[in-house]
Amino acid sequence: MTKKATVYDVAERAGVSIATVSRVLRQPDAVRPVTRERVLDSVAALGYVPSGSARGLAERRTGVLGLYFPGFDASEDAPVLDVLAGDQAEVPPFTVEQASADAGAPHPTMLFLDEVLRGAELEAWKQGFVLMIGVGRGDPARETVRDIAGRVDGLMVLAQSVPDDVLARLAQRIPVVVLSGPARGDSYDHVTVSNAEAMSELTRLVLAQADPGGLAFLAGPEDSPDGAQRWEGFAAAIAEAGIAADDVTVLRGDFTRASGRRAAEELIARGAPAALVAANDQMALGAIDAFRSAGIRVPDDVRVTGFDGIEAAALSRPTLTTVRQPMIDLGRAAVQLLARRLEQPDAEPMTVRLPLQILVRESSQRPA
Amino acid sequence: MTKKATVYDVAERAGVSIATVSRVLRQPDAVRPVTRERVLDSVAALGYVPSGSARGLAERRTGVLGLYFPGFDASEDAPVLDVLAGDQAEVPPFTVEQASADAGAPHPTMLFLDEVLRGAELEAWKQGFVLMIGVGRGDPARETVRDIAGRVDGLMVLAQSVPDDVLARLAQRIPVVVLSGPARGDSYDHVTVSNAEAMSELTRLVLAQADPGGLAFLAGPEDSPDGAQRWEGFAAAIAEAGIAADDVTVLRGDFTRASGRRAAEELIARGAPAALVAANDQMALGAIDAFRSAGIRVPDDVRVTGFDGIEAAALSRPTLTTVRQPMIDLGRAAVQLLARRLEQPDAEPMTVRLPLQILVRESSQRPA
DNA sequence: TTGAAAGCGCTAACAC
DNA sequence: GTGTTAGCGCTTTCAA
Repeated sequence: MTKKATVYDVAERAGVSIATVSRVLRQPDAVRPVTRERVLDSVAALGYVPSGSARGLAERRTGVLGLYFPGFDASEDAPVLDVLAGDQAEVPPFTVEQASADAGAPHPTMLFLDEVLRGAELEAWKQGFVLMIGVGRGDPARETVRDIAGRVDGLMVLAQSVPDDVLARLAQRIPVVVLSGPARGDSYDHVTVSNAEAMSELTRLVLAQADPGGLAFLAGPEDSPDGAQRWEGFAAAIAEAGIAADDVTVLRGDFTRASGRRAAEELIARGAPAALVAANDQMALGAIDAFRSAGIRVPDDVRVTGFDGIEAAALSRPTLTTVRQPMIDLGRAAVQLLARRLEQPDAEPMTVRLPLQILVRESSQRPA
Repeated sequence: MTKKATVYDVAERAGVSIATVSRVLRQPDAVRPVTRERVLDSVAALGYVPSGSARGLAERRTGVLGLYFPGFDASEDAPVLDVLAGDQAEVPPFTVEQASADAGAPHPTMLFLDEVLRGAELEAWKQGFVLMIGVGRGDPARETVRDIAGRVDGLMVLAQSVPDDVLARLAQRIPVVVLSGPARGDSYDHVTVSNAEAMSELTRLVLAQADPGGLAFLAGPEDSPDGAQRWEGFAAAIAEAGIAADDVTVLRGDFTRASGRRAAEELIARGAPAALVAANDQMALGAIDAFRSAGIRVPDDVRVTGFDGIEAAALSRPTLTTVRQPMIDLGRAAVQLLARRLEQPDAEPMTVRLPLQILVRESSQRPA
């Protein structure tokens, strides 16, 4: 690593002024071909890479968009790893384990975010931006967010991942887009999905296949806005079908596979229903496990549906009927909203609602 | 969005100099408490967020690390999405599909990178850095990579994702760490895994379970360095076991599930082997499909192993014996190497070799 | 077509 | 403890 070359170095070596160097890089046509070549040679020879900071400062825009996520993987207390300590020669090339199926699977929300990120990245590229990501960890999420906010032209945050007051302050400085979560009447741009409507439709599909008398709903934790919306959608659908709320068994889980298993066991104890609508895939899969253990067949004896469209839902036996979030498009839409607001800072706040995809698979269909 | 506040605004409102404002933010103890409070009030009132560009320029370091990946998801020709065109009211809240199991699954390499990214993010946070990501797309990968290089203090790149000459030039400006891939004798820091050794060990395990006479290897595409290393590891193990190369059937696939299926069909035509060692999970799973279709049981009739540790391998029936990449740790190690070099620019280039995890599951074990 | 020079917003000596 | 001031490396008028 030689000393970093600057415009001055390039200019001197090419025998021109720094202004010309800058022009060659930003508006090549405004420079005479001979001069341009000379400058480019100099750039190559010196291994010159323009400083993003200087550019950002001078242009008053960085060309970077930020994406802020909450940390879901308990990463604060991840095992220590220190590749610099100790002797590399002592590291074994491999370890052997009799492995259970689900060792170290990532948190589902992480998988969700991975795809959102991919969509954002794609669109950012199309629009000529680079992406900076930050993950919230521990208390001072406030720190990280602001740290990022200072370096970007616009910021995307997952709903509820940033305290309202912090978000409000940041929005004072740069455009903010809120991802997913309920579209509140605030002043940010939003991109969301129609949780409730999709759950209503899914419920209708289930009702068309199941004996209404034996319907059960497995709700998420009380503090989950998504969970709440899904419940609302379900409730609306049964009301519409003329089913009394009392005729439906409602249990509450915490979105984990284990809680789904427990709920199913309780249902079995009460007499298994004809259909179980779960507020997410994990719980649905757990329930299917429990049903199977009890000798109850899915979908023959009980129809089951999930929500989210995680990969395991596609690979399970039976394959799980579910609703898939348009994750890639969530990310892309967020970037589009940001790009728009960067161009029109004073446009009305906008909420984009993306369609969900109901995936009808084996678990919800009564055999012919 | 009011006009962005600067140090000058904050200073003026607090009745101090800009130096004091800067101090309050960077070394609070060097400022008298009263003054400090006054400044902080001003900061809050104005919604002041320091400019990363200005800071980066003045400090001559950005506090950002870059991560550059090749684009694997054919994203260039992703379907058009334009949330700004057309009327939002016309967007349906959902769509319904009779869904096959594997609609729109992400490219396995993407899943790999997602986890590497997560590890890098975690470690970056621990070390007080922020992460910037860039994905190579289309021809001018050179563009993107340089774009990023100009904005970061250090850069991590996936092996082979950046042309050698470009990488060499960037390394002239900032520290570079190469992720995965063969550790060449070049001047970068590397973090890799022991592909060959792990494959040797896996092969030994298989040999302990299978009739050596009927061994088959399903290789990856010729141009894959990983594939090559895995082949070497396999070859070494059979040589060590005194098995003649001619006694092993070697087929070549392209890492896809379909190619695994085809290979298995060919094997079946020639008379199924006692064991099939595949160079990755996808092909192994495809092969299992084909065996099942032909009424050949795994692991009873044929033992099968994969490589990579993708999620589908854990969920398949039978569960697939495989080798899992330490993806999180790859990301973390890369950041650690970068942090080290930032502190000691002239230290010897270092290669960190991370252990692979051999996951012994159902597909490779002859029933008792 | 090219050069000179004024910032962009911040940090860090160095004075006071 | 606090203020003054000189850069950091680049873009961009404005002149020449």
